[in-house]
Amino acid sequence: MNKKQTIVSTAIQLFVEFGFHGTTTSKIAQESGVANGTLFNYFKTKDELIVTLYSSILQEMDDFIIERMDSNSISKESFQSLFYALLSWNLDNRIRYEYVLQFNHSPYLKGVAPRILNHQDHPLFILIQNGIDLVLLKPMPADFIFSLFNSQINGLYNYVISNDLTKEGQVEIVQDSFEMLWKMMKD
Amino acid sequence: MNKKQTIVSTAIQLFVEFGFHGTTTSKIAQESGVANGTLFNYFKTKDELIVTLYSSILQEMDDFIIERMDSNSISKESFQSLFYALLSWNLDNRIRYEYVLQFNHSPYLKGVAPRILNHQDHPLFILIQNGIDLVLLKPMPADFIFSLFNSQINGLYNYVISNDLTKEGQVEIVQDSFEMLWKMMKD
Amino acid sequence: MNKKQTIVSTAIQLFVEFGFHGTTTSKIAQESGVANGTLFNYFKTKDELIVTLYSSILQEMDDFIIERMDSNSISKESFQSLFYALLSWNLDNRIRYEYVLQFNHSPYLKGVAPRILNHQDHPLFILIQNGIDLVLLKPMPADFIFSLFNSQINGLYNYVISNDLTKEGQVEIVQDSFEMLWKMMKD
Amino acid sequence: MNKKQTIVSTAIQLFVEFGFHGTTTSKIAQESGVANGTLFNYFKTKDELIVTLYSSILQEMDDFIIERMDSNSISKESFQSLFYALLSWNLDNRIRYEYVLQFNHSPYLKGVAPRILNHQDHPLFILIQNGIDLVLLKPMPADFIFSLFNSQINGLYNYVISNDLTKEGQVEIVQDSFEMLWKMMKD
DNA sequence: GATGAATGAGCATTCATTCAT
DNA sequence: GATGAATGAATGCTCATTCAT
Repeated sequence: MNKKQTIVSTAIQLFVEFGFHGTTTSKIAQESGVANGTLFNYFKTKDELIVTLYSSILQEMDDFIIERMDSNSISKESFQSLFYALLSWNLDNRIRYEYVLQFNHSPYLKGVAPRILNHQDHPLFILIQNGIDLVLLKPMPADFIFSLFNSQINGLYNYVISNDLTKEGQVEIVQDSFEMLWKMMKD
Repeated sequence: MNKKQTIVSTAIQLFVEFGFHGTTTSKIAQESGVANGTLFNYFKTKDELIVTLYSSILQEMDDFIIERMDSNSISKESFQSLFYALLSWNLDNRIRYEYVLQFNHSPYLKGVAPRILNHQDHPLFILIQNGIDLVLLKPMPADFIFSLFNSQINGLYNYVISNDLTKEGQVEIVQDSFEMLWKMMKD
Repeated sequence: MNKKQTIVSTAIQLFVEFGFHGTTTSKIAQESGVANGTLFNYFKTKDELIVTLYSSILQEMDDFIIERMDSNSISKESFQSLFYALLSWNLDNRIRYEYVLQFNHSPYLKGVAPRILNHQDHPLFILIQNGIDLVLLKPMPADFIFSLFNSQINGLYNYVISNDLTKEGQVEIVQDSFEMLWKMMKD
Repeated sequence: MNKKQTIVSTAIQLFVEFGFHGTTTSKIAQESGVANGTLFNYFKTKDELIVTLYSSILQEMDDFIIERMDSNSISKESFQSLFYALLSWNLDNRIRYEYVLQFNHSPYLKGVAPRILNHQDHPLFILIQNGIDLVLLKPMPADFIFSLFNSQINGLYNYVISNDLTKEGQVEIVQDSFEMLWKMMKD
């Protein structure tokens, strides 16, 4: 792992643990085993670091999702596999996911180009829009379904990390959740 | 409005707009029309101010909810009125609600007594638990239903504030949302 | 004890325990059971309080000494009783004495009128000067003898308060000390 | 002289002239020709600076004394050279000595590790203890002799700095003082 | 690219002092 | 005289950022 990667990964961890303000650039440098100044060779400012981390995590998430999507057809299974993919990524990359949540509720959000935040291009949004058009889903605003879908994932995520579930228990609750969500969404 | 109240309400607004770190105590004092030192007559430290605001907003929310609850019976309508109450409070007190969200995703959360965060005593949680016991709701962990309920409200909140809805449109989507949630929860 | 006296006595104690800077006027007021502002009815500023305390303690010491002096004759016994008187006062009024020491080594000393500090009028200095003139003491500068005399008292004071002496032990060491001092001073 | 040394020496001067509280860290930095923050690169807090200065001055004094001691024999001359050494150091390093006096009478003293203050290991104390054991000195508590010895030096110091003495006058009074002290101490 | 000492603007907090009641 | 809420100048300390090596 080169210095930049080390800095990136250390920074994410520290930001999640101590917050943006609670994490000094010196702490990041120190924990990364590099000099104070080195960080600024890669990122012009602390703010740039914070925003860059956010964008790159979002990109990672999207790449992961797109890779897992079956773009040929559209059915309950399409939604299901997307549901699983999103949730898995969150659970398998908890620190990154919590970084995103923290960022979303911070003033840094305002500093992000709207293009990055625009969910009209998000694979899930497109899938939902298609589902509605094909009368597979309820005839409601795609934005709305999109919002509920994400909330359901978020709620499930919170439940899973707060409770000590067995492997089977976890699989079960995830399946049940999707079924409930589907019952809610489908036409 | 006395000085303390002015400080409290100014602080919430500024914190939501500029973040905890982006809001200096002098700015709060200045916008409140009091001297720097005055703030510290009411709150020992900036941190204490931040945490106190959080606790008192949570208290306000709870009071509002409890007041609106019909504790005599338990039925679909009980959940519905609670759903409306929660959502209305969030929408009618957007700044306060966003303060809570911001706080929940900040490192300050760790500094809060667990008692305050414990949702086992929350009116909604108790209602859900009873609903499950009375076989009104699906036989699933109350924690889980609680989490989904809140997520649904959160998702709906996000949708409503991001879209310019007519009064009727808003009422309709809220009703629909609850119906969807209910379909999902009910046994 | 009226409010002013309470403030004075509380202030001395606190200043000795926590230092001039470590003692706030509010603390003094609080410990005295009066309001913050009351202190300033009696003393225009904190500095004035500090200096006034110093002057008045010095006055008390002098009054005590003068009262104990046998002004009719001059002999070894004159010096001895003065020696005892000075030491007794220090030991019986430790807090006041330590206040004086602290003040003497602080920058406040510069703010005191030279008249107060002038030791040419001090009873002990006059006695020494007379002793030298009458060839009872060594023909050395009175300033010098004065300085040694005070240092001996100070050294003895330090020894006594740092060691747990019996009543008899204390009397003995004090007598011995004076004899040693006398051997040193006498012609 | 490097930055740290400059800060140290500037700080001592200012503290002696204006007191601990009367000397701000910015003033020290400014007079040292460095930035405010630089001071804190070398000393975590102002308090740490104050205490460190004290410890290091005490260390310097001790080193000076030890270097000047003739450890092979013990005689009147041993005490005499120590007496001269102590006094010389004080007079040649007046600012440092006054720093020590000021510190000793300040609340900072409480913050110093007792080990540093313990005089049982001080070269002078050991010499005195040996002198007593060898019946060279009066059979009195070593603590007591130690205290008187130091007081004599202190008294002499005060006299010397308050009076404009010629070189010869100063030498004479110092010799006389020691003879007086010796007459007092010797068995 | 890497370093880390130096920088200095900026902030939370303190506290002597005031003054309307 | 007594009160204590309000004041705001002053200070210790932090930390993102720079730059000479």
